[in-house]
Amino acid sequence: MSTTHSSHAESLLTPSEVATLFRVDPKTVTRWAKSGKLSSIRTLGGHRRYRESEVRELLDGVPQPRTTTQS
Amino acid sequence: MSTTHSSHAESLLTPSEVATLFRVDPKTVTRWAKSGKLSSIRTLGGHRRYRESEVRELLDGVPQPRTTTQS
DNA sequence: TAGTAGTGGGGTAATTGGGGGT
DNA sequence: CATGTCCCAATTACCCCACTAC
Repeated sequence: MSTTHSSHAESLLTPSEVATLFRVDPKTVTRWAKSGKLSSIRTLGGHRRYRESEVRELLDGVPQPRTTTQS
Repeated sequence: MSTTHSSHAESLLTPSEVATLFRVDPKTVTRWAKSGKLSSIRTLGGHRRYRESEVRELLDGVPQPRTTTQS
């Protein structure tokens, strides 16, 4: 049952990881989240976690491929 | 590790399971339980188990309005 | 009974959040 | 308007060892 549900069993990235991928400061990633440009999930402590799939889409500019390489 | 007990409908998650979902360290989940941010059930040996339903609620929280397919 | 992995407890360094200024 | 940096407070991550779970 492939479910197109919300957030479950999904790979999450830390602010620093996202910042590294985009080559920006972690604070910048935080601003993106505040601005609503990037969706985020908060830990119970208030820290943010970002969806790897969403980040990769933004980096690649296209929806996440299935089998990578080749098409 | 997680063996599906066929009995009750209530499924419990181990600290590492919850930690994986939130992308945090298992110790962090323990702190959440100590702080009362997350209810926990103790095994007879003192280890904690967490309710999957509660974890899912916390993970979803209030789903952020997604931009859907709109530009 | 033994062995491996996970967990609890404590303590310390690194990361993050928030506001403010460049 | 967007990004990087400094401040401080809170949260989180990694270190140890002893005990539980399977």
